[in-house]
Amino acid sequence: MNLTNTMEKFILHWGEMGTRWGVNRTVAQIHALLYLTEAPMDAESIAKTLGVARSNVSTSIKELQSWGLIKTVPVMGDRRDHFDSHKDLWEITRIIMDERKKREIEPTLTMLRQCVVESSDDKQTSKVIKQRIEDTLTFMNMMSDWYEQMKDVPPPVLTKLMKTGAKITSFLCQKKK
Amino acid sequence: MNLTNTMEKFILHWGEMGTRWGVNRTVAQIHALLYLTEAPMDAESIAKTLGVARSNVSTSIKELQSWGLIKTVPVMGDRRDHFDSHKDLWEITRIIMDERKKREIEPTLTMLRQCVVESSDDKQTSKVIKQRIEDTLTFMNMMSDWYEQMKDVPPPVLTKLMKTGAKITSFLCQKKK
DNA sequence: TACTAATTTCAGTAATAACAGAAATTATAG
DNA sequence: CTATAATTTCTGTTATTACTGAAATTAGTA
Repeated sequence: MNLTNTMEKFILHWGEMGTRWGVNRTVAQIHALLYLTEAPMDAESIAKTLGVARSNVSTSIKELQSWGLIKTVPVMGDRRDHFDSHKDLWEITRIIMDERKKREIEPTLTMLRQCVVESSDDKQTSKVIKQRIEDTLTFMNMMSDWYEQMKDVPPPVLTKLMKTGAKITSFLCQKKK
Repeated sequence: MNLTNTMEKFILHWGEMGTRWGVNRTVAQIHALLYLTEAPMDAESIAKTLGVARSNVSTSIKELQSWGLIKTVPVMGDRRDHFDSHKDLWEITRIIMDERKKREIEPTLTMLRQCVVESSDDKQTSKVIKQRIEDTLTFMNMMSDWYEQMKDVPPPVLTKLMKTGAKITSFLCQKKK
């Protein structure tokens, strides 16, 4: 596939952003490509389009699938796998947040709980530090619970909330102050 | 400084998490250490405590300062710099979000705007793809605006909103469905 | 001003992650 | 069942980043 200047710009930037978020360049570029294009693409043409090795595409595809960001689409009369990305940004955002929660937040909560338990009969760790760890656990639990409750609210409702709710909230807060 | 088992566990985990979020291990560990400890620490003892080179601490400290996550504290009768981290998790979260917005979201918005402008008189890029890029811009703008409006709401209000607002919202949504 | 402590910079090294290309495996068609 | 297409796995290479230790700089002290 031939990329237009605009597409190339988008894909290159997305790739760079990926590296800053713990995703490697190729993975992010493939995701950007499949997000933009209308028709599902096979691995070979993805490789050619992005100028990377076929094997690299294979690995990256697996990675994207493990995130649930792309899916395999069968194409009539073609035995090759074709891949397609979700197009809805709400859905993409939800998937990424869910996965990062599962991979990073949950293990951190587990670690914090362990710290709290283990430090209960621990004379060395100071009271203040124990408290700090407990506060961290409380804070992260709250954020986590909030996300769980909000993630299933339909996007249109969220949009409304964001556009009006925020203004009202901050207005109310200023009055109270 | 001597780390207790609990502290070590916390710091090591935080360091690993850092690597997944585009921050290197040492930087994240130093932040964790200064977050936990009560008294500000000088660079030398940070290096000894974490078992890394003094120069590495110097670099990492600069990085943390560029994020605004730690500050220098003068100690009477000691010419060495002492460092301390914010302890309030709301504040820490706000700082990190602000910085990531500035470093990653803003440049992405700029890129998207350029794409929209440049592709306006671009016959190659298909209508659908142009639209997709515009939608991405709209979505990210909305998220960005929402964050700007919420970030100054006082933490106690946010806590209340999270604990009650979320439940109400999701309840209302289910009824509507 | 000279001396010493503290910090930063820098160059080289080590560790890690990304990637290409070949080989092996799996799946499909005849 | 064989031949071939498609995909994956694996090994070695390259690129990138993290880090150390030494040297240079800065700042504070006598």
